[in-house]
Amino acid sequence: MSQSLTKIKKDFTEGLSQISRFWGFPKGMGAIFGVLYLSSTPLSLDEIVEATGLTKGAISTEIRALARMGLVHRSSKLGDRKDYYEAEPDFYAAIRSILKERQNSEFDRAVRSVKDTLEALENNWIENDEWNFVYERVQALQDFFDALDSLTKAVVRLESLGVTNVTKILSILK
Amino acid sequence: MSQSLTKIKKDFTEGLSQISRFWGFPKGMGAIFGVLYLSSTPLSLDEIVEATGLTKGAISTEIRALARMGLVHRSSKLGDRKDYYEAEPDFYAAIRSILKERQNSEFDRAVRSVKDTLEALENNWIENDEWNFVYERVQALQDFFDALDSLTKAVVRLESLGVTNVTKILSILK
DNA sequence: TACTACGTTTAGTAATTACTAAACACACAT
DNA sequence: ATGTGTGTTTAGTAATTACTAAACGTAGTA
Repeated sequence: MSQSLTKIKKDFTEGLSQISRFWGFPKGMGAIFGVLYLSSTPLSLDEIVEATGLTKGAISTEIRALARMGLVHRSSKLGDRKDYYEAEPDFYAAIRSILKERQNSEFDRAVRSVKDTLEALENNWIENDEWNFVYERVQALQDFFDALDSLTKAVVRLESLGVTNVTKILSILK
Repeated sequence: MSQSLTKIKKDFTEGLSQISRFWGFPKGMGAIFGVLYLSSTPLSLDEIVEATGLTKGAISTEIRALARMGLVHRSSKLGDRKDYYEAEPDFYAAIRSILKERQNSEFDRAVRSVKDTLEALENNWIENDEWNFVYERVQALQDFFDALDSLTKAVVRLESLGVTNVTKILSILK
């Protein structure tokens, strides 16, 4: 049994849609990225409409999110009003970019609230077992987040997060 | 201005709810964990109802998910029919546990679909530029997933992922 | 100036997900 | 057996999120 390339591509993008959903992104996002990732040339908005079955509007907003994360790049050809989009082929670069994005978003705000809790505890201190317990716990969470934060910052700083570094890390974890 | 401990706890759990949502989990899940995390004694289902404002049903199902991820532990007292729940205080242990959980779920299925694409391409091979291009791209994604997979497997295997290992990793990434 | 070809925004709808309330099942005590 | 106190399941509802269709804005063209 022989499958056409379009069929194979379709299956692939469906898979990416599921992966996208799994990580908490809209499934359309995965589909859009999939289409671009398998295209050897940059695609226009209309071509993506054609390939995914989504509408211009949806693609317009989601592709902007993808661009912000550094997963796709927008370009334009001279003498052509259309924008063209292509996928970032280097996933390690993409990861760094996503982490960078996440740092200045909701997450930071939420993490800050842990810090706030800690301060509230300090400012209203009452010496008893429960306060000690709660303080200790919140402090532990704070430490954990700090470690996570240094880790992501380090990864973001890295120009060369790639297979080599990953294998280095693996050797430590051995 | 002085805040009561209950107020502080409430703010804290709200923060955790947001963090929970950010990572794609129901916000109630974060709230439940937060309440347990700040309690020095294991709590019964009804006590969690009281503290979170959710219903028994919701908590019953979500706490099962939390337990599966290793974020809370269930216990029971002799001569007491109630179950009691407490939070896992070691976040590194929790991470390992979550990763382990994720391995056997949706994600694996999705990742497998990339492998399937690769095989479909090999079985229907036509030598031309586009097939070469597509094959190369899918292969690159596969490699990336493989690296990710080894990484999580390594972390899961580790009994001692903790601050020390994390700082070791940080030193590599320097 | 008006027309055209595009991307964006908006207002509404469909689909999904989180939750509630209440029925249920089970274990234990009487 | 019957009743009582548990956690669980289920069926329905509320809230959220993803998407559509169509109006809009804008830059280039005649």
